[in-house]
Amino acid sequence: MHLQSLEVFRAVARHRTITGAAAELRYTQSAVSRQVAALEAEVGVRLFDRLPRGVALTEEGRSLLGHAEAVLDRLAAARRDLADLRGLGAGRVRLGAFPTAVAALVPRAMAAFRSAHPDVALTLVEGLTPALLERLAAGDADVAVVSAPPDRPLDDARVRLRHLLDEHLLVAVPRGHRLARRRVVRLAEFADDYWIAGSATVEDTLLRSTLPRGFRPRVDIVAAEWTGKLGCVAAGLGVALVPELAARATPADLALLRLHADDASARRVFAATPAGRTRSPAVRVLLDHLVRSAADL
Amino acid sequence: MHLQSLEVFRAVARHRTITGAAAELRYTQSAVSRQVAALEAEVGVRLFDRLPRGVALTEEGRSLLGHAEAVLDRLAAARRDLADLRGLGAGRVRLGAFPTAVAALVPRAMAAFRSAHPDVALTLVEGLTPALLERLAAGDADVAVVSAPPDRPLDDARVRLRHLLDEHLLVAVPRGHRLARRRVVRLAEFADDYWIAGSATVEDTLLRSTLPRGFRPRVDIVAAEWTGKLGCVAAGLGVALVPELAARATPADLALLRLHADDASARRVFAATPAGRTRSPAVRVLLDHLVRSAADL
DNA sequence: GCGAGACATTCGTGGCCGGCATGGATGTCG
DNA sequence: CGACATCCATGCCGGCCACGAATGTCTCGC
Repeated sequence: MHLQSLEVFRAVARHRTITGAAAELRYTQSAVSRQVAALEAEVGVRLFDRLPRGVALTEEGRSLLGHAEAVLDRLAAARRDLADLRGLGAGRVRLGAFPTAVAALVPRAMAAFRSAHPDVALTLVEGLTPALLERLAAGDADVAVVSAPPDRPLDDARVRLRHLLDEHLLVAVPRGHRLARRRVVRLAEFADDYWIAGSATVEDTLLRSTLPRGFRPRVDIVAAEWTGKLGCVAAGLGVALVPELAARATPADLALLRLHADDASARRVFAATPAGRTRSPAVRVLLDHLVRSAADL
Repeated sequence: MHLQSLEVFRAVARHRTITGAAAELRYTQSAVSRQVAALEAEVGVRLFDRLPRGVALTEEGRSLLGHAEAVLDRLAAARRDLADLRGLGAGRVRLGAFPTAVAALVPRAMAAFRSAHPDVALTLVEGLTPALLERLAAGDADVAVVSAPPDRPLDDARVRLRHLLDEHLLVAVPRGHRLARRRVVRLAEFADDYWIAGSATVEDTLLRSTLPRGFRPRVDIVAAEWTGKLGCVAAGLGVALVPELAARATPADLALLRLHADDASARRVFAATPAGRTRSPAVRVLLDHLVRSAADL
């Protein structure tokens, strides 16, 4: 059964005339006549009674008409949806991001995207880079904001990376700290300070791995949450390492000092999409928003 | 857009492999590959990502898949409905009948039809013959049980008639009436009886028109309803004319006598269907039930 | 490094579906 | 009552499309 036959059938049913339907469809009368005949032969029943002044639906024709209209309407809906998808009037993007990216970078990009394309369903899942790459490969996510330590670049062939920014490490110190006015500091200058660590969280491990050899911080306070950690710093209990992306969440009563490049090289941050998969327009636009958001940070 | 393309698309989406879908559909791989490519070209977006080990739906593909499945399912439903219609598993028949036919003939046929084909929607409208013929011509009814006086045969070219029965006139008399034991009577024998008439109802007019000239019944009771009319007869207040079809509604305490053919010729009863219109299987079966019901009456 | 598996592409051909023209049936009007 | 108009059916033919077969290309796995 051909869709065109159904369209012809619907037109004939509406016009109650083969000739009229042919005119509407820009066909000749003979073409429509044979279309109807073919459709009737295919379904094995008469769909129209031939009257002297046109045609009239039979009971079977009435039955088929309902279905034909439903089918054609649904098809129109499909076309509309595809057009919407192309024009970002619909669709879905599943975004993943590592935790500190969710502090400022990702929410800004999401907000900008949402206000520009409110009809695209945009979801976010927080996770660590390896898990996010798995999600991408499994098709459970469309975009992932991931990070790579400088010494071990991401070389996952399954994903395609778009560089967003290089994240530096900051040191959070209380406003009254002796180094609070400096812009760039060396780790060695903190040899006598107490450090407030992030416990055994993976962020902590990650940060630790970027530190230069030979630096052994004195740690006696472990705070898992950023708020607690920075609260301790503000209270003068010590200093703490803060990734640049999380800097937006720091209160005003402490200072953030950039570490010298030799002490902690930058962590690279990318937006990853599945390699070899076409990126929907929505995904492409979201990537652009991420890049812009990273530049404005 | 071709339906076949949608089927191919669905199969490929299910198999996640063009080759596999081709095997299921009994096509060559190349055919399916080009079908997919053509569909993608038509909608203007990529529906599948080509992976080394098969294909994967894109966002647009997922969108289309839902519609495609809906369309194909609806089409299957259409085919099922048409098959049901042929097998009397569905459909609709709108029946019309003149009032006295609804007394026994039509209800019996309807009951038989309904028990045989419970899934066919059968409706009944009571009306007079001219109105029923109008309904038929207008397409508002599928079958009409109509009657024709013997002297003025139905010659409406718009309908096709199937003869059901010839209806004779009966005379209802009380059980104790002097003629109660007779089977056939002449009107002249009732010259001294009082008649109970049906008022100005159309049935009465119709009956009166079939009576022979020269017979002037003595009427002093007019009862519109059959129950009242026959109640009067049973009470010995007089006699009444009863059309054969209404005879089933008569109580047991009165006798029904057939009139001699010379006094009142039979009224012909037909089942009418629109001329030139194909009769659905359900209509044909209903006609058969009407014929059988008329024969058994 | 080679074979297996998957998709893409090219080429030739048969079938299907248009338009064109004609025929048949029916209703209408002078 | 005959000519005309209207509408549907059908025979014929040409073009286009889609299929099959074969080949090319890429990737993965052994």
